Amino acid sequence: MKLPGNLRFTINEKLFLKDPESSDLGRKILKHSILMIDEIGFDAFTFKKLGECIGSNESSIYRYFENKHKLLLYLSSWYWSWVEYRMLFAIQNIDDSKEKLHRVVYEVTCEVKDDIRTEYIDEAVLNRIIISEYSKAFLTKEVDTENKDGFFLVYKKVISLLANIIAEVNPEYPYSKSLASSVVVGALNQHFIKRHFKSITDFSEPDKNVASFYIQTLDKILL
Amino acid sequence: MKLPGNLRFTINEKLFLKDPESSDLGRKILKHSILMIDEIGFDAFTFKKLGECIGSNESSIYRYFENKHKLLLYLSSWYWSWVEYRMLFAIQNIDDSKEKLHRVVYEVTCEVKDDIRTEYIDEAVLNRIIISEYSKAFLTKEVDTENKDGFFLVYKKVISLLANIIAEVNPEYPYSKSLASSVVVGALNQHFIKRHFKSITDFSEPDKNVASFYIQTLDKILL
DNA sequence: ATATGTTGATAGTAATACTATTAATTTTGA
DNA sequence: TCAAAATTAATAGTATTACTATCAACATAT
Repeated sequence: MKLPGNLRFTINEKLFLKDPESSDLGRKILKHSILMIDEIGFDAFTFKKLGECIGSNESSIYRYFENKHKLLLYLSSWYWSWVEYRMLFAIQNIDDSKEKLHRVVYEVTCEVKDDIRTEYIDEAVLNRIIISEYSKAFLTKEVDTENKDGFFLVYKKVISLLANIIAEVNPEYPYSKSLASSVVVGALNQHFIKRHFKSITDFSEPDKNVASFYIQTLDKILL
Repeated sequence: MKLPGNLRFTINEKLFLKDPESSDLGRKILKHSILMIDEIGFDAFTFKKLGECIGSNESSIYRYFENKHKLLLYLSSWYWSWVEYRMLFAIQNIDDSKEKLHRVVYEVTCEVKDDIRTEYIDEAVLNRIIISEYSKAFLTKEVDTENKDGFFLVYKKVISLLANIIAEVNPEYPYSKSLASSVVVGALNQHFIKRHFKSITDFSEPDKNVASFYIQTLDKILL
């Protein structure tokens, strides 16, 4: 029996000025920024609006995060850490490479549900944010310096984890890394398309879903 | 022998206030917005800066485009029209489905070079913009209304064209549309990763490239 | 010669993305 | 338990952005 609220991840310290998990206000910022970004979108989201929503002040939020971009990077790092955790958990004590691949791919491509072990973070909502906003976190002119600062490390770790299992299933396959990144980014995009560009997806049909598409696809590519 | 500057596409009229191809200033706006967005990024790009750069006035640019988002949609529509044109050209008079697939996938995933038939548009630069900025064009809260207005039609047409050829190669394959969208989006992403996140790509190696990765992958999936 | 359309220049507004300062409140720890 | 330290709230202020409005200058077309 696990207690809720006991799941925590270490986040790159350069992403925040003061640890938001260390205070009530900080946790409120995390919780409600997720809800608010989901509701009005990252572009319309401001610290002023967030302050009003949580009954706090704009300037107080600036003491936790330099700007909303850093906050998005923080939330993203948190998300990918959580995904990595689930991936590692899913392959614990599994020896068969192919089975490992299936489980890991499932974790990284499936529909996300709230994880009750985390009190102030709703993973289902956070997943929607990642789908709609994550690419904005790296599609910037600062990507190279921020990459050097390690802001995308967890994301790349998730992809590398998948790439290693791909290489384990078929050591001759020459594109394990590119294939892994295709799956991770592709899955996010498929979930987006499924909601907004229905004419270019097959997932409207009830018996088809993103996870099984990727599992079947990988089996064919690596056979 | 083709004359340069004779390649034109019809763009959704809701994307502009005054046809930029109809005047000197308009063509300057197209040419230099592409160069400027590539240089400083779409986020830092403003009509004021563009005005200064082309020796014109901010307010004059607003007479052509409502805002920079519409300009990005215009440039994107232009780009996808150009890609569609190349795809159709590449499969002219080809009967073999598999050969058609290879050629079409090549067109949609390869490195882009400037097309000299277009005077004021540098496709190589425009391609970089699409790689770095296109997803920002649809990752917005307005995506559904803008989709109804047909702002993403050409993009979806490119994907549908590929999906149809996939279905032609293997009529039993159940995910032709999702696979097609995976390839189109995936290729953009692979080009980005190749430049910025080298640790999760295999394309650093000289004998590997995005186009052949996708061609080989599709062959395996559809066999 | 006059009407029309295009562009340029200037001004102005509301919102954004912050920074700085000071006051009020809470926490802590000696 | 009282004082010091830390945290938060409130307010003000700045530069930039993303526009809109107005009017003058100029070219063109009839």
